[in-house]
Amino acid sequence: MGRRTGTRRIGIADVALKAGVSHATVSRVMNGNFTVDPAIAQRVRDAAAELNYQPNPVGRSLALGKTDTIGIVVPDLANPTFQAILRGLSMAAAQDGYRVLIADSSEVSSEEAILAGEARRRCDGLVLCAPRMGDAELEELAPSLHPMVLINRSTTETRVPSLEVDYSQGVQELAEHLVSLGHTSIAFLAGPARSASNRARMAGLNKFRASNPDVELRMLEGGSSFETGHEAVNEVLASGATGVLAFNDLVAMGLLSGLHEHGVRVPEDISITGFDDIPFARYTTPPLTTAAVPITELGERAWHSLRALIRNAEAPDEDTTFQPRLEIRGSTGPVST
Amino acid sequence: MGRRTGTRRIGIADVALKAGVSHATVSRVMNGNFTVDPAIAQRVRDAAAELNYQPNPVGRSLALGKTDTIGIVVPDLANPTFQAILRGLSMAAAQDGYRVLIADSSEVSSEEAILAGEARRRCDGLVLCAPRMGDAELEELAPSLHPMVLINRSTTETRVPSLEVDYSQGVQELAEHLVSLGHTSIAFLAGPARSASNRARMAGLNKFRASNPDVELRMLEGGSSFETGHEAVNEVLASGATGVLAFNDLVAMGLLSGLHEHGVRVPEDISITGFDDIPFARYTTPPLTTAAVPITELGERAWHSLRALIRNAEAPDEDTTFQPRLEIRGSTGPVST
DNA sequence: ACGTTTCGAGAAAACGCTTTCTCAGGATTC
DNA sequence: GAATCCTGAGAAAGCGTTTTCTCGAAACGT
Repeated sequence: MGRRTGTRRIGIADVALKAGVSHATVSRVMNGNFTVDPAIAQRVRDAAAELNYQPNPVGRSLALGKTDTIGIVVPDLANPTFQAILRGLSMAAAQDGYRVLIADSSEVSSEEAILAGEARRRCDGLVLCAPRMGDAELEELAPSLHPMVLINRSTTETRVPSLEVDYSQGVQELAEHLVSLGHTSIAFLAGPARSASNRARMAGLNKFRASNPDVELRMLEGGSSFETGHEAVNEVLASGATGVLAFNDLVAMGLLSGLHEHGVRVPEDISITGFDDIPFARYTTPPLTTAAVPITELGERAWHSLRALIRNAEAPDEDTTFQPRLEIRGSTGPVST
Repeated sequence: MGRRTGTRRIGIADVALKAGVSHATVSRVMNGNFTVDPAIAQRVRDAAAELNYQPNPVGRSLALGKTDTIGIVVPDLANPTFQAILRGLSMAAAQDGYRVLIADSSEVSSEEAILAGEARRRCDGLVLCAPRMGDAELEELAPSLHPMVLINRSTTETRVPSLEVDYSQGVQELAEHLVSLGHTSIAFLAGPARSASNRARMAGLNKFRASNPDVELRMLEGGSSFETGHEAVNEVLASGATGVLAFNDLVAMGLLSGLHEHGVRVPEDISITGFDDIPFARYTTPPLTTAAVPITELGERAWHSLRALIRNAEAPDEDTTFQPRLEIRGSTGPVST
């Protein structure tokens, strides 16, 4: 913070000197404390304006015990879902005068705990976004990170609110949608094995299987990226499925692209669904049928929960589940006969 | 910072007490100062470990005059370009133990100065990303924000390095590419009027015009989003152009989508180019011909410049211009005869 | 054996602010 | 007119570190 820059930043002392009052009075004026004589207050304000004085936030933070900053830990900043959460969080927090500090764990789950701890110490609160760490570690870490809110993950620690998307329900609805179009051979192109949201989807599909014993449902290994979808095209075609549930929109788009290259028509020859409804989903050709998650709102709600926790460390929000909304577009159609 | 959380965070004093030494000694040990008796150092480390002591970064920041944090101000976090810059910056800074604080001005240029100032005061340095503010204001602000680096903008202040993409060159190459395919009627779907990068493209097109007097080049008003491109479809068709230079990939994709809805074939009926080569560009149908900007690298380089400035406030980097690389894909083709 | 370095660790100042404590001096009361 | 109450502003004590200063004791040299 530029002490090295020869010209020392001007501080409260300079203003006090110039206005001929004490540090304390300057502080009072700057913070709108009304127990100051109007004339003196004006003199202080003039001095501050003339010197272009801006209180040093670090000093304030130390004195006040708060930083007006929150942290967010994401597994991968390249993922549009996390980008959208970050954006929602950042916008909402900004409204209340809070800034956000980002920490990207690059999907390295062992880094998460350290990053989270470091971020938490610099901030007034934390948002942990789809942490990849194990349940035990999360459980152990949770108390030391409070106040914090979890996204797409939960813990038994009662003071930690969870915001979760009902992936199980969403994927079931997508599967039902394919069934309603006459598909009886469906494949699920799975996501990262460690991902909690992938497990939730799996659980949903097991339910679906139970209530649709006549439908053939295959599980294919996959990932969470474009490339995953693109590379899976041969496997998908080999499976003989007429409908494919991709882990998310990114994978679906990769698959779409791969199928296009193979001259396979969507949805005439094969139907594809995504998940998330990222901004690009509606602009693919054909537009992607998907389960829309109000993801920016999720970020916004994360802030509101965190704000409640910060303001009153006692009263946590109850957990919240977001229901995805089926968004039927052009990438699904009646099964070819 | 959790003073309200009944159980006060444990500080250096607790460790000192437990180890039976002074604050100073604990600090020395924690910072790897070797002028401490090994036996005592070990005692301190044990005490610290047992109490799970972690130094308070705010206290450190105040004492050291640095926060190990940098700020980035972007006009719109929803824009993939800025997301990519942020990602590159964040990854690179993390390598050196720095975190990044984000500030989104929501394209409101009057907010930029305030946001930038606030961010700067909390951080050791600043990256100002394609600021929308006027030249005069930028010029005036620059000294107070140092150390800072500019992206896609420049200033006469010599201590402020600029990292710029050569949009002028890129758009010329795209135009030449269309010409080489036989197009003689070209339209430019422009970006936001205030955007410096739009002005650069305009300048490039003027050069192009000068060296290609036989080519008809129309300017159409636009913007920087999907929607812009989507809405421009009628105007584009009305222009009669056989080749369209979209402001960026987003606009191109919106246009692509709109043309598809109108049953206009790309590239058979009309050729489209984007700009930036965002990750999705290669996955549209047809894949987008565009000018690839190494945007994540740009963020990375921004950190390197800023790091140099932070480490030695004297020696600024020279400015750097990034040359876009023509990425020819399926959205451009020979003019229909 | 005595004076002079060197070494290691504690005391205290600094960082820049907020806030409690304290105490003049003017206003109020009887 | 003296005792009491406000009011407003300065002095000083934090907040949690780092770092300079200081000083006793041990090590060294003669």
